[in-house]
Amino acid sequence: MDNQTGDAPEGAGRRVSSGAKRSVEAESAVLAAARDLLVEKGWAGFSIEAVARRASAGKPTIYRWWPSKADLFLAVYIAEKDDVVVVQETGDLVADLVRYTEGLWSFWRDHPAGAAFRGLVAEAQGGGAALDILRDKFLPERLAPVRDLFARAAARGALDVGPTDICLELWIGFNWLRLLTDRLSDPECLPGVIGWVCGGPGRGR
Amino acid sequence: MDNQTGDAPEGAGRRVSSGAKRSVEAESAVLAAARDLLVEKGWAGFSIEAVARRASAGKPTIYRWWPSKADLFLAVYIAEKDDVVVVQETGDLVADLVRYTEGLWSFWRDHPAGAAFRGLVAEAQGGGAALDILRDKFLPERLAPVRDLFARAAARGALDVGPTDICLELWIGFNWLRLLTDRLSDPECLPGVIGWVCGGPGRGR
Amino acid sequence: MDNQTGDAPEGAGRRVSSGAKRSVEAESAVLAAARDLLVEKGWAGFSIEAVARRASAGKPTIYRWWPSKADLFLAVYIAEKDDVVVVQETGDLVADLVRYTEGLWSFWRDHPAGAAFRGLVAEAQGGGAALDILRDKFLPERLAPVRDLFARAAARGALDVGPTDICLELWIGFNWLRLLTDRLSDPECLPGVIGWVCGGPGRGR
Amino acid sequence: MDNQTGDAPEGAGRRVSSGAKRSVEAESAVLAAARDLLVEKGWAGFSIEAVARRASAGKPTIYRWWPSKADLFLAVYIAEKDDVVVVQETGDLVADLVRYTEGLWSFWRDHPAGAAFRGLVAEAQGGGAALDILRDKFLPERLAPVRDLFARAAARGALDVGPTDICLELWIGFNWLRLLTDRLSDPECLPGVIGWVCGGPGRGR
DNA sequence: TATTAAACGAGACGGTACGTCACGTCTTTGC
DNA sequence: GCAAAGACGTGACGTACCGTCTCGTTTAATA
Repeated sequence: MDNQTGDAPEGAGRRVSSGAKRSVEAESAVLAAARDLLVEKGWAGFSIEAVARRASAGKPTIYRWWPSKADLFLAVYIAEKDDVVVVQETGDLVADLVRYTEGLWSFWRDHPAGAAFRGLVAEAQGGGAALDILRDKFLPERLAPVRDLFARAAARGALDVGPTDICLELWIGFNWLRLLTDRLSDPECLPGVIGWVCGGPGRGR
Repeated sequence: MDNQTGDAPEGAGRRVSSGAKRSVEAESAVLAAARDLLVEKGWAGFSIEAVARRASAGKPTIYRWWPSKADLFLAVYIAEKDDVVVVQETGDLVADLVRYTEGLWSFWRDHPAGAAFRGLVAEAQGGGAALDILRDKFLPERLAPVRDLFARAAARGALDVGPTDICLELWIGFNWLRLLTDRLSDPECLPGVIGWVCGGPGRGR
Repeated sequence: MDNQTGDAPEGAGRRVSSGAKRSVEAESAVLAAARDLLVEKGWAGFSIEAVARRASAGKPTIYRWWPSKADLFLAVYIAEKDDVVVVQETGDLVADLVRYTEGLWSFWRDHPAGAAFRGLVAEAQGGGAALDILRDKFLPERLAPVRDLFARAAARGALDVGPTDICLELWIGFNWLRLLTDRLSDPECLPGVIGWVCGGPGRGR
Repeated sequence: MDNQTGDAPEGAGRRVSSGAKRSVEAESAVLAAARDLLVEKGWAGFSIEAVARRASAGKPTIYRWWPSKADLFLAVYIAEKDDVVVVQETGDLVADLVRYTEGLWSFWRDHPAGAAFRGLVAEAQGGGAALDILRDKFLPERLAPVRDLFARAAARGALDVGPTDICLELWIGFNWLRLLTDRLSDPECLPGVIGWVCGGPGRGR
């Protein structure tokens, strides 16, 4: 009998209808509501209905500016993308990458970005624009720091230059797998895995 | 969740009777309808309601045996995949795994099950039962053949016994990554990647 | 529809075993469960499903002996009818009828029969067999004692013989009205009402 | 948990848009469908599902305006009440009441209202909101005209003021009894019965 | 005494209806 | 003329019973 998804907006900051111009408050209220819902309820709690309720916005207003769920979701994700993990490089490829990955996992766990990214992957499976964005824009962009890490390691001879892309894909695939199956809670496994990806103890360079 | 109307009669004089048996026709009709719907409409057209309609089955019958959409999907997936990806083992771990993976990719590409599986992953990001099924039931079950492959390789000394699970997760992570970003079209990359995963040229055994 | 029992090729033996006898335990368990459910949950909690569960009986067993919900109701009611109030006749029609009615009300209030009867009336509004049972079987049967009361009063000159049926219907109508609107809690009103029905103070005899 | 308006004291009125108005077509389509179903199928064929189907309305629309089956019944009944018989008062209580009752019976027989009312009584036996509506809202409202008839008769000395309520309950009880047992076909009995209720020949005034 | 048909418990079956939720479109009203 | 509020038809959700239908077991009358 309760309103479980997206509470009523209650007293405080009720916006009032702004009239004829596109309302900046409306836009940011919608984006904020969408982000908060993703944080609190995850992708399942992310519905246009709930966002409208939370933002005190009309559903048609949302549909007018973000014609599909994917559009709204992408807008939220893009608005959040400023935070990035940065790691001090020590020259030890495996150690650096382990620390970088630990940072990434905790970032995914603690920030809306984790839920948002899971949502993006989910949305992409519908086959629309989200897929293109995920593959052609998001992936290369997000991978750049790690690619550089590998590149510098290869440059100083710590890694064959050939398998760089293989390592990259194995590393990102493993991370996705863990994120998408909600198993980011044991970063102790990382040294072993990443050691293996990078060439492993007792295995060649 | 309780039995609110008319308690079960508990212990005492219970006579025993097996009751009616599960109807094989009903089960296969449901599975067939589910499969056909997946083929025709994809994950979006896959609803319990639609399956029941198509199978001329009652909804409760479906819920009795497949408590969630994910369960039903899993049953369809399993019934289909076992018919498809089977590999003759040669004793060469990398070669065997490459051929198994090629089979998996072509199955995902050519068969509705691929799209359907992407749907399941998307569904799981909502955090409900689909996630549990995906992680606790689907993954272990589907990985069994590959796990055995590794286990047998380790048994004959072709692989250290330690990193078996690491290899497994790297392998499945890579495959998911390719599936979810719709990049299953270049299986030529597989020997290189799988070689690296299994210990790579000039590494390990 | 099949005529599976008919066929008997005349002449020969065509003997049929009589099979097991109707189980007395089953019958009484079902009736007891039905009564208890009516007491505890009222008409709303009274479903064949729930009765079967409570009685540890199979649904077909119930349907075999009580083909409709109304039949089962009626059986419950009749099984309880031995408790029906019997009033010592004093010769004062109004006083006797008041005491009889008080007994009826408390019977309706305290016994499952009240709930059962309300359920039967409800069921009868669907227009099926329940209506026939209610009108043609239940009503005349239940009214017999009161009809006799009136008849004896008329016989001794305490009531015109003409309006007997009118009085009966007024009396039963009033009781139904009170029962169906759940207002059996003020039997103090009975002397006034019944006095009026029977001819009232300062009126008639 | 209340505070649904936010009330903001400060500025002017803090008025909020009222939103779209209730659709008159939807409302009347639902009521018409409900009435027709009652006429054609009776209480048994009356389900929210069927009404929605027939009215080409959504179930949520129905539940929005008529939260329970009882409410919808009541609405159907009330929507029909304009046809209710109005009787020219002659000053002869019995004759007036007989004519009023004849009108009521033919109204019950010929209009959906009869079936609707029977359904309401049935529903009320479940003990939910329908019972409260029937007893506290429907009964007093429907009885008002007859109560007035008695009151005016008492005022002009044609009836003792005391037994007014008794007469009322006898009258309504008798009518219910006839309706609920589907015996509205012999209105010739009415003069006798109502004469008796109002004081009978040779009794009272 | 052995056979056999019926009644039993259990419960699966195809269905209907329930009441809720979210979808995306539409209309009304106020700024 | 945009935006809020929100009603609308649609349709899936998961649950409760309906009444019918097998199942194997138990039981008692017949032969």
